[in-house]
Amino acid sequence: MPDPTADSPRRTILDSAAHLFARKGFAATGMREIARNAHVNLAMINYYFGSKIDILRILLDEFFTGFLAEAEIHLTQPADLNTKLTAYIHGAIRYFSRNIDRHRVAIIEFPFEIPEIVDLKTNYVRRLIGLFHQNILPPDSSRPAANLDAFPIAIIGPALGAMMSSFFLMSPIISKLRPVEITPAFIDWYADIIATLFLHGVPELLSRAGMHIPSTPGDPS
Amino acid sequence: MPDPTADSPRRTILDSAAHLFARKGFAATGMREIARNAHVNLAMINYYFGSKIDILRILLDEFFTGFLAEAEIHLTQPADLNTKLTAYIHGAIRYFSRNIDRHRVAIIEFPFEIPEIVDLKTNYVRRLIGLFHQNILPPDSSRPAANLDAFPIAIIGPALGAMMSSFFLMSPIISKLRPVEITPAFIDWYADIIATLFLHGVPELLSRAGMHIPSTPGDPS
DNA sequence: AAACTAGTCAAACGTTCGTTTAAGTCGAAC
DNA sequence: GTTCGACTTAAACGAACGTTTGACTAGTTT
Repeated sequence: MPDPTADSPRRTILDSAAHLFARKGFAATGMREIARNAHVNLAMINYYFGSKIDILRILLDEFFTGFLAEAEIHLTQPADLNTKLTAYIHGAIRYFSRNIDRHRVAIIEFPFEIPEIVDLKTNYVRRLIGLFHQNILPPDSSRPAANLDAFPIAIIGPALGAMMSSFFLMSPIISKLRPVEITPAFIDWYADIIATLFLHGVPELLSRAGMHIPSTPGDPS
Repeated sequence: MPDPTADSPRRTILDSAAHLFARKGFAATGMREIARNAHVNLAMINYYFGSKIDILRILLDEFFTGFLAEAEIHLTQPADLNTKLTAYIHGAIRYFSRNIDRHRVAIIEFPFEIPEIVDLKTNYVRRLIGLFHQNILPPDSSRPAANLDAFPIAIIGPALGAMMSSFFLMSPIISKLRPVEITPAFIDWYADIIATLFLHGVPELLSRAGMHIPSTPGDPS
């Protein structure tokens, strides 16, 4: 019987690759480096995975499959739209925080010129859009493409995704300017900000902080 | 006199490198490929730039310097905060659209492990935050770090940046799902959506499209 | 005319890349 | 006890990498 424990070479290699891909990028990470980091022999990687790009494909599949499952939980619950959207945002950001390396790889690693990877991502995005059409958007918006120009989900969807990912993607810079410790409490606080921003805009965040947007330039009160 | 025309090898090489870095990534792009694309001899690149990473540094410096100049124009104008923010968002997105390749390189190319590049980016972000503190945030917020936790610019800033960049970064996927032509009219339309989303939240976009957020699940009207 | 300079080039430097090969280990199956 | 298959290994493969060298051109300076 093969060994399915957490210390199996397969999983060790995948975790090691995710760690390195997230920090150096796919192209800049060498097979020997993955092997060294995972404490396995170089040839074992090709034995288990075939090729380097197969590792990337598996990491992406793992990440997006888990994300779609998480999204479906929150989007299909019987609740009003605001509740579903808030739950979706919180669930997504918690999922990112549980899979920081894979999230970074899945978002950043974006070789235009490897159509195979672009197609893989496109497919998952298509399924996510399907979830939104069935559970979030007004029922009449799922029919014709006409009012998709009026409510441009192809713009707002990526924008929301980018908002939710922003902290994780820019954390190397953010933590230099204002060091943060990624605790569950921080993640919830962060998700609250993103959800509020998406659902109510920045003035709501200002007023929560006891500030407001002055209507006259130079008038602080 | 050296030749400062647009066809100088320097500029040709930089444009070629930006084009390839944006599509394949810094690490996956070879010097020979840049040379071939720019129709110059391989050795000329090292003659003009010294090393590969120097090309990246120059591209990032060009992009961020231009971006800061653009941001300063809109943030320092005498107007109310809403106007300044809207102008900033439109200006930034127009700047991205004018420098698509360099924008992509500047945002995506993020080797954790090359501190030199991280420091370069951190410095420019610091200067951008300075612009906001001096021109946008309520005057009392520029003093103590206390209420920066109440109004977390370290979260909202990156989130806005990610929103503005989202279309350009994900365009390989977006254009597969819904082909778009990047015209000035489209850019303005896109910037309008992002500005509305940031300043008023998604319900405003829904109501503009003649939709609204139903408060009862399954109630479309 | 000679010396100098910036630019351009083909060729080669040493290193690292992803992958493959062929030999070997070891427990289970027969 | 032998055979088998899954696993592991050191070594090597050819190709591509970033960079350097040294010769050569052509325009300017002295």
